[in-house]
This record gives sequence, C-alpha cells and structure tokens, in this order.
Amino acid sequence: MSDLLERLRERGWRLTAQRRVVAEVLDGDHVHYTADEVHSRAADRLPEIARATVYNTLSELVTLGEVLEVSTDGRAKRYDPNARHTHQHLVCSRCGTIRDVHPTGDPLAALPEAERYGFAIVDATVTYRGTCPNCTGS
Amino acid sequence: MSDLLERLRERGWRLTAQRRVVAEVLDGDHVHYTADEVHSRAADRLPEIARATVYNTLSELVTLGEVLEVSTDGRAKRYDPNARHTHQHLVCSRCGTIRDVHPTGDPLAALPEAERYGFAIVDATVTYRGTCPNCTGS
DNA sequence: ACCCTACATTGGACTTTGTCCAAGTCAAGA
DNA sequence: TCTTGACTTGGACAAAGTCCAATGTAGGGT
Repeated sequence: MSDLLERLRERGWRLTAQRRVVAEVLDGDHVHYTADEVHSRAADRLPEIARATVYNTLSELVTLGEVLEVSTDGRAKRYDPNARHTHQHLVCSRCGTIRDVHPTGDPLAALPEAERYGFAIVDATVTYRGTCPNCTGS
Repeated sequence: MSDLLERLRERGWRLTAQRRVVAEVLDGDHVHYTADEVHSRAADRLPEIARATVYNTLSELVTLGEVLEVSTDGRAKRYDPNARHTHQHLVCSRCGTIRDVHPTGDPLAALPEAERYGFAIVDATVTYRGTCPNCTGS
C-alpha cells in the first residue's frame, strides 16, 4: 500500500491528502472501479474531494504506469490497479463484473506479419465475455 | 448491399427511408464509423433524419447481429458492418483508425479451465494497439 | 386504391461521463 | 517560517447517448 505512495514520491509526486486517499482506494482489493466509484469511496474518507481531482489523479497514475485504464463496454472507464503483471479480463455481459485472467501464450504471436499493415504494434489486449455464475440462473 | 436489406425485411423489419440510408452508409467500405459519423453521412442523403433514429437503428442492427459494436478507446462506440466473418481489430493509438485483422488460432483456447471461474464464456475479442505507418513519422 | 393501426421517427430535454479553467490552498524546500 | 509552484476546488462546459410524448407512415386488410 504505502509501496505505491513510496514509488510515487520517489518520482517527484507531491503527496497530498487527496492523492493519498485515491491511491488507497485503488490499492485495496483487486477491483476495477469507475472514476465515480473511486470518487465516492474517496469521499467517504475525505468528504470534500472534488471529482476533478479524482480524474486528475487517475490520469496521472495511468501516465505513470501504476494503474491501467480498462474500457470494456463503452460506458465509464474502469481503473485497474494491477498494472504490474500483465493479465487479461473476463467480463460478465450481464452484470459487468470483471475478473483478471491469465491466458497462456502471447496473443501478439498470433498475428501474422502480413496482417500488421506496417503498424508498430506494442500490445494486445484480450477480453473474454460471457455470463458469470451469479447471472447464469436468471 | 440490398442483401442486407433483404435479410432484414425477411426478419420482419419495416423498411423506412431512414433505415435504408443507415444500412447503406454502413454497407459501403469496411469502415468503422461512430454513431455521429453515420448520422452525418446519412443526413447527406436524407437531411432531416434524427440522431435518435440513427441510434435506434444501429442498436437494432446490433441486436439482429448484422453489425458489431466496437469500443476501442472509451470514447464513442464504432459500428462494424463486417459481422459475418469473425475478426479482430488493430487500432492506431494516435489517430484511432481501425483495421480488421485475422489472427491465427482461437484465443478462447488460451484460457485454461481453472481461469474461467464458472463463467459461460461466449467469445473473446482481441485488440492490437500500436502506431500506424502514417503516425509513426511524427 | 384507400384506410387503419401498430410501429417508426422526430426533436428536445435529460443523463452520464469526462474536461477545462480561474481562483484559492498547501507541501516541501530554503 | 516563508515562498512558490504545484495541487485542488467547484462550476461551467462538452461529448455521447437515452428517453419520451407527439406526429408520421409502411404495409396488411378490404
């Protein structure tokens, strides 16, 4: 937890109460909150934190590579604190919950040279979609 | 082109001028327009078409499986008329253009049973990201 | 060919998600 | 402790999409 804050401070981050609570919210479970969810959880601890500050802080964390932005559904982006190990996502088409998964092999290897159209490809993200056990029986 | 309209009519679609132009816009090149782009192109032919109608029609086409919704960047969704053959997308991180690509193998096979968490998985989408030749030199 | 009517369209208000900015505040180095 | 530039605030704004009551019309029935 203060691992994250430690790293950030080393990179010249100014450590404010607002940034601390945002980092703490993200650093809890392996959840994937939207910006608004982060904001409301942060506001539980620091009631006057502004939405704009949460957005700013999240963008900075993304830029610094500490957090990943995930947009699975064209609705609100979600923020994934597990940026250290590469992983992919499994999304429930009904309720929208997300789980981290670790497929075998490298998806990049599956794309033949002839299909790369001269792009300098830097990464491949895989999203598995289906119905989670909770939603299956409804 | 009227292929599409044909299929739709067989499924009980009421064929209106608005739906026709939307289908025609999508049925052109292998592009991936946003809803607003579809709207403005449709409006070239049928000036008074409402934005809401375009949104409605697009959702119906998606429901009918004739068109795919693609959300690559958390901004506007794009609509992919190439729903008949499965394919994946290659996206330029700078300019946002999208190309259809066909990786080898089945990404679903790469996800071990132990990583499925009881989900009934129905599909896997892969998004390759990089810089396109046009954007590389800037 | 003409009527009906259920289905489609319209336009405008509204919501959600996110960005921007000028003014005020504060963390941290001197 | 003082200073200063970086940070935060709140509110206005923007983009993308949804909703709804009123109006229009495609296509089946006669």
